[in-house]
Amino acid sequence: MRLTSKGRYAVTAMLDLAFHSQLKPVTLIDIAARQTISLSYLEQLFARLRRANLVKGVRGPGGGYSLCGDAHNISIAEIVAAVGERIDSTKCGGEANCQKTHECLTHDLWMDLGDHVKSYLEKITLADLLAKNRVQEVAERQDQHAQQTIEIHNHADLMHTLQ
Amino acid sequence: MRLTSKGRYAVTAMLDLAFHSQLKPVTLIDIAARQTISLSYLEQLFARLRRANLVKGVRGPGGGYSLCGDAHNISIAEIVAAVGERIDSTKCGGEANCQKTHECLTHDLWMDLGDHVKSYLEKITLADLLAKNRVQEVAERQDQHAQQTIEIHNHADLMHTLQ
DNA sequence: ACTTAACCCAGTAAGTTAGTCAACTATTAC
DNA sequence: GTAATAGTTGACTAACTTACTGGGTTAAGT
Repeated sequence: MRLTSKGRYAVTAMLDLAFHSQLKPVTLIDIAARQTISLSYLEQLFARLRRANLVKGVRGPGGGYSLCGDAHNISIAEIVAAVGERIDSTKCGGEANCQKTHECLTHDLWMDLGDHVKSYLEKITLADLLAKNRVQEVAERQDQHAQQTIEIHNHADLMHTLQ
Repeated sequence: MRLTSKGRYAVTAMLDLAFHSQLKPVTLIDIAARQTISLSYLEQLFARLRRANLVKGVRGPGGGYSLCGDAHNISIAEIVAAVGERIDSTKCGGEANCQKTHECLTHDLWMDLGDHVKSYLEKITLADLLAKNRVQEVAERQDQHAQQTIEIHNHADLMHTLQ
């Protein structure tokens, strides 16, 4: 089992998408700024998410990414799997050949743990997370902060053109 | 969350110990042979297990390792924690400062997942695993195979001294 | 003394993570 | 048509971890 920043970034970005892409596509630049994730790294993750048919990209001005389908139908397990994070903890990957031809002493333990975690993450959808108060609060805080950043940025641009 | 061979080896070795160290200490050489784990790597893991007071070592001939206390009181979570595997999946380690001063969008999700897995592993003890039929079967198979290996080894030694 | 086996420490090849950089393509707006 | 936007692709890399090897020291039994 290996659940690192890769999966965390992917789920966070997808949740940001679910929150902001109701009306129009969201650019990775915006997501990167709001969630403080490297843009280039996000691009790599979204390449995988696109291949897994979880998001669709729209090119050109006004483009960006939107969810493929409804937030109710996208589970955390799917997102995590799409970017290649292994939930399984066995050595053999479920093949039961962890000790040469046979299973190892703890094979069943790790199988059970893997199943447990998998079903836990399968039961949680993006819509479930979106419905939580805490998530709404954090998202709104991030929007405000991002708005401020844009204003500072515009101000800097203005000062620059005036000089 | 990161559950790799390190934790798997540690739990497997501890289970082997629980199975074999009823009468006298078990050497790491035996465990390494039965569970096909590198001896030197096992030594490193047992250094940590010893520091965590999960096993005690006895030096000299007839020495080896035994469990500290009863198998009913040693949980998988303790073993995994002793060798330094993080069950937590958050960026911040529970500090809720994943995004500079505040929590990130998915902080609660990873906290809940971590708690879930932790309590799952806390509820399973070495004695629980030992009671399972499958575990008994695998352990007995390993004992037979190890016995064969010793016989082959002795035979080779005999042939060597005869020459 | 000699053997056994725990104990300790330094080093290391291979793999992964998280990231950068650079180029290319499709789409829209002017 | 041309510039700007934004997705798409691929090569490359510093830092880190894992799993492992090897060499040595110390304590205990025979």
